[in-house]
Amino acid sequence: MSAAPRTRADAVRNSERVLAAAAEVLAEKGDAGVPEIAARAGVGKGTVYRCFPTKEHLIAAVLTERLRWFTDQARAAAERPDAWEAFVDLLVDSAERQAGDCTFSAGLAHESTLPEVAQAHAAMHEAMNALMACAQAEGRMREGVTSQDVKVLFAGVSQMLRADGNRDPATWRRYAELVANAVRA
Amino acid sequence: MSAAPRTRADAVRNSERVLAAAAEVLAEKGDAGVPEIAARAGVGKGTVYRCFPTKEHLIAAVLTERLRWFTDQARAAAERPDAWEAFVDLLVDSAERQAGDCTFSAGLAHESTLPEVAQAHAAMHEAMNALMACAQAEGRMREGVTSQDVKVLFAGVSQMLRADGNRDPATWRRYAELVANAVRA
Amino acid sequence: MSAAPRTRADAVRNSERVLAAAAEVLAEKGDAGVPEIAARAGVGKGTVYRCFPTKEHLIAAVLTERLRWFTDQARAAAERPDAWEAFVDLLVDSAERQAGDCTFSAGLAHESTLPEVAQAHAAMHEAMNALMACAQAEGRMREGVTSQDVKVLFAGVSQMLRADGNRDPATWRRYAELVANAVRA
Amino acid sequence: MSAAPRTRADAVRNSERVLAAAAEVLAEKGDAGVPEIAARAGVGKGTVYRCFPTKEHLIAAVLTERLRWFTDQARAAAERPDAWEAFVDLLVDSAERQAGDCTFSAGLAHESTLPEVAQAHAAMHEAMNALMACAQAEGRMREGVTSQDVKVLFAGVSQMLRADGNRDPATWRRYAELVANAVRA
DNA sequence: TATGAATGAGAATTCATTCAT
DNA sequence: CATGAATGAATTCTCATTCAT
Repeated sequence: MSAAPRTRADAVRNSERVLAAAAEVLAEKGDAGVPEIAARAGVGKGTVYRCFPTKEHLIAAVLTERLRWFTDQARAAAERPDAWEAFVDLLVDSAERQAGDCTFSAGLAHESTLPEVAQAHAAMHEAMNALMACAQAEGRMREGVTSQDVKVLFAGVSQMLRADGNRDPATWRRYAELVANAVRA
Repeated sequence: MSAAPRTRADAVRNSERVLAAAAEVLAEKGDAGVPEIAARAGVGKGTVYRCFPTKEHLIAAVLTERLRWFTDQARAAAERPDAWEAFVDLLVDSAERQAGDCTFSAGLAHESTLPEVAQAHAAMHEAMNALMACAQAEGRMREGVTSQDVKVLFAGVSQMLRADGNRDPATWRRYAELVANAVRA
Repeated sequence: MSAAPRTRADAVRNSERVLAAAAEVLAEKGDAGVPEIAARAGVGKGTVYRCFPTKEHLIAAVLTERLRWFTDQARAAAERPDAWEAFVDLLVDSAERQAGDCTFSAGLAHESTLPEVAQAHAAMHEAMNALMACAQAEGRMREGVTSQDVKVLFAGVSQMLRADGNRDPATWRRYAELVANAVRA
Repeated sequence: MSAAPRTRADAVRNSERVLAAAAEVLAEKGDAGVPEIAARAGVGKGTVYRCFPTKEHLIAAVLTERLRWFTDQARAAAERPDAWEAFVDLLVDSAERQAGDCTFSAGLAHESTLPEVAQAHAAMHEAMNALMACAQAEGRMREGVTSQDVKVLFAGVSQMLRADGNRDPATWRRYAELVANAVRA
């Protein structure tokens, strides 16, 4: 009875370890079997399935986490007075930090039937559109482009670089700048 | 010597059907098992392996075909006096025609150990770089960008649209224009 | 440390069942597909691959077991004062006990890249050569013959009898005596 | 109508080429697919199946041929006045000539439901038993051993050497002598 | 509750055999 | 007749998922 809280703490902890392990291995290899994720997390396969009903849910959780991280960055960027610079910095910083990590672009790209993913996407688009509206108001971003466009360009580029095995932050940065160019006024 | 094959009409036809089926299913799903390709082609699994020694060879054949088609377009474009417009048209036309078909962008993106694929890539880059050098000489394309950059942007965008299931040529065109923007002087 | 596995009782048991099933079917047919071995063991294919990383490893395990058994016999025989009789008894007993079972001769015959098999072979030859050296010292075994020669004769005969479907211990014994004759001084 | 003889000649010729090709490849590798045999014979797969209803029949034909060759040798040996020497020479010569060729020992070993194979075996045993009866009458061969015994020893040894990849005639000869020892009076 | 053993569908590939040309 | 294209069953092996312990 009174053991419940303790158990819950363990469960949460396991969940986090699994999530972290999955993020790690996905970032490195782009895909992985459940056994490898479980091994990295230091738990049994069964525990993975206790935490996440399906491999797809686990992947979705990883991607959603990244998406939320990006969404937070976008929200912070929208606070800045110089929206265009904030926008460019957002792309460049994100690119540099995610260099070689496919989980972020995969998160942007991921189509899923899971509602949590859909929500995360919606939130991201909302934040980005807010930021982009400011940049457009400044007259420095092309009219008509949306967060969807930036997502397509940015995630597309990221996936290509990932597929090439390119992990050089400078290269990732350069492509982020090209993407910014694409939507410059 | 000239008493070459006679019945091979069938074989050629089947080979083409397999290739077409593979292109079709790859365009739709980005990947597929041999049984599905065979079923779509209306042949047995064995026939697929008669036509192509390996699944990898089959995929490579599909991608290489697309790549060569694009290379031809790029070479033709390089003949035009207005290189920048030719470049933009190349992207836009390719995008429109390949709308919803991931085999082309997959061809651009594909890393393969097969020499035919490597050759097709090299030829494509040569043609594109020639065209882009002209556009740069005109002063209308940003210095320093290469066919590799365009490949990353264009193939990345294509793959994203594909993953979205977006098959609308107008959308594909619009993204091609954004990619052109990205490298505009 | 000591908190090792608990449930592994089942696993060990299954592993043994797989090994036994493989030995059985190999004894009967000389070769078998993994599905058949799995079916005989009453487990799924996957379980076979859980127990043994490869079909080759499974086969090797069966053969190595037989080889080690024979090696032990040979070592025990080498302790006896009457080396020649010990040698003959070794062949005869082995033949009688392995009547109709090709796994032993297959073990003798098997060429494998797996180190465990190579080791088992080396150990067997060492033991046999020790025994044979004694018999030669007694002047009752022909000079110049080696454990390799006995292996070729004995395993060859065993395989022939197996192929004939001959399971009569008396017949196997008789051939063992002929093999002994072949190397008698 | 009158074209019949010509056609027949072709057919016989093809049959022989297929047989020769099969013998060749079987001697080299111990087993082969129909496509390889057809290619070596310079004919299509269909032709192989025109000549032999089944792969098994083809193999049987190869083996039977070898068996008949050996039977002829045994018959010739039986004419000699010194039966024991003739017997030893038969084994030694056969071994030397067949070194590294598994088709002969395979022919000896082969169990088949095909009547032609059974007949060839019967003929071989008859010839060998005649020869061995003489050698036994000379008092130089152990009583009680039969052509079956020699077959088991000799074919067994041959198969072992084949499996080892041993193609050295001297080695094959040495084992033939050991086999002779095994049945010496 | 956590574990990892068990499962079985599915993937790529090979090959003996049939049959349209 | 000869050909070789087509077939599909069989093989080895992987992996997401379930369930007894």
